[in-house]
Amino acid sequence: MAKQQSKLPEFAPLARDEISPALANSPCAACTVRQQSVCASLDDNELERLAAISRAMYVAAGSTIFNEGDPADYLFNVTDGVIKLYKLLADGREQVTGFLFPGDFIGLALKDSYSYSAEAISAVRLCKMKRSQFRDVLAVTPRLEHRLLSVASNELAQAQDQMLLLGRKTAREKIVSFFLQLAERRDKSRQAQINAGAELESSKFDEDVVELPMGRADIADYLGLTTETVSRTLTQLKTDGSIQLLDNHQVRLGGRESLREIAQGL
Amino acid sequence: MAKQQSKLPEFAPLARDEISPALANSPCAACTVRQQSVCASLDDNELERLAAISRAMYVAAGSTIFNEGDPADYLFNVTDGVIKLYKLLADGREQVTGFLFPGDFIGLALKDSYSYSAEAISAVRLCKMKRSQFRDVLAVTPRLEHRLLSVASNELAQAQDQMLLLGRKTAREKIVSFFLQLAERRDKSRQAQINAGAELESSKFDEDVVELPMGRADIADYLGLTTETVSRTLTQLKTDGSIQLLDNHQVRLGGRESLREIAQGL
DNA sequence: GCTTGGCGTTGACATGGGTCAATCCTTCTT
DNA sequence: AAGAAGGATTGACCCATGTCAACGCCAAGC
Repeated sequence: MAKQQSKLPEFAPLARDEISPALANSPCAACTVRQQSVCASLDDNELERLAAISRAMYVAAGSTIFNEGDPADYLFNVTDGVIKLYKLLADGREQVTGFLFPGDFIGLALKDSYSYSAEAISAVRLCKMKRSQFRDVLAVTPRLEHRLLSVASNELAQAQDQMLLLGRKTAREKIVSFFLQLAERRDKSRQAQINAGAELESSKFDEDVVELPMGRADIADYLGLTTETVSRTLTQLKTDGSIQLLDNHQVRLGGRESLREIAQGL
Repeated sequence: MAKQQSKLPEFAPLARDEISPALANSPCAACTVRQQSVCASLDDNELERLAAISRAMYVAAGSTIFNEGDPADYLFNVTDGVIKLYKLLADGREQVTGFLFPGDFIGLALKDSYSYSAEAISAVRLCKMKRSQFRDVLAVTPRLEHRLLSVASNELAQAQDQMLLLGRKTAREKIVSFFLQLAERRDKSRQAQINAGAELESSKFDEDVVELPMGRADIADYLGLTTETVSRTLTQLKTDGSIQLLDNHQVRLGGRESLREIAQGL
């Protein structure tokens, strides 16, 4: 579970303790996911307001961040690690509504209490804000509100894609769609880092290898399947050459175009 | 299909032709769904801006309003009738992502082109706005943006409920959940009308009778089922007394609490 | 009043994916 | 190095739901 953290023995860039409210030594200024998150739209002045109400928070792999029904007093920005959001039925059936990666924001779809639970899949670093304070900042930061609306728009469109997947796709189509989602997500955040001037060792980077930070059970609960079906479908995809499984948490995709056709039912 | 329109031989309250940009004789002022729609947050001044860019539009039952992939040049407010939004797979499989009722807004989850198709289920009256103009109004109407964000939030939460339904519920649970959705939606919009001071003949109103404006095929495509399964599940629910079917488009629910338990898998 | 065409329902049968259970890795522990 | 434990995989079987096809009902048109 702590596998993909081996490269990050510590979360290097940020101090582990309380964050200073002044921007000068605010972690936001050096935030590694600034360009990808809701903060991307803000100028220094505005960012300072957010920094003033943000606190870093560290969560170990496997632990719960909050549960559906808890009073929704805090919002979060994921800055490192992977999180799953999920809902439960009374008898324990689980639906994962999304996986969150660095740059993602938690707190759009909420009323007074959280409408889903959140659990850390890997070790996670979060930027935590009191909801009441966030609301105050929001009220005087129209650009932030605008940005949130656009984020919400995107999530809504994604949610609709997921409905199509859950309601109408076969197991095979679901799994392939999922891999393509992950690949596109990865591409996009890579691109954002490059645009921000980061130096990525583009040499030893394989375009077609996708990380699967989560286990089979989480994949199954995301796609409306069982672990057994996920497993069987993977070996089937492996057998017909659509993918290779490097290990349990890494797939190499064999040709995005043909995979895209599988995902659409062609 | 035009059945539930029989009470509305004409869409009485609004003029059928172009709308005057002045608020005085703007239809918005007399709009029957003003309190339930995005417009609810606006004062007269702001409403005038919206009115100035709005045009009424009438669509016959069964016709398409736009298709997935069309350039998204217009946004809409539903003022009368029922609409389905849906996505298609290449081979024709269909997923209905939502049914829209008076007061609902179309245009949150879009990029440059529509990410779903929209079709009128009954005769429909829409309030149509050019997207570019709407953006201009939005830029100077923070309250509108705030309102949109809150609408988007709610839709996201609903979308997540729908994922749980599609991914993890049985046919029986799906259908009952759907009926409860419709009932709650109806209650809410009734309440909004009452709050707005409307005189509803509360005498001959049956709390537990729910209208199903859409056909079995649309219900099936919304719930990730087939028409046959919908039909069979309905007769099963009828048999064990959970519901009564008054006619093809009206159900009477037998006890919301017990239905809520069925919907949650208890 | 007959015909036509859309739905909706029902029946018989097929199957994708679920269930239950055994086995196989890995990785961690000692 | 052996053991233990938590995934992941595989197999055998089952069942909820899909598929295919017949039939019924009702409203619209001739």
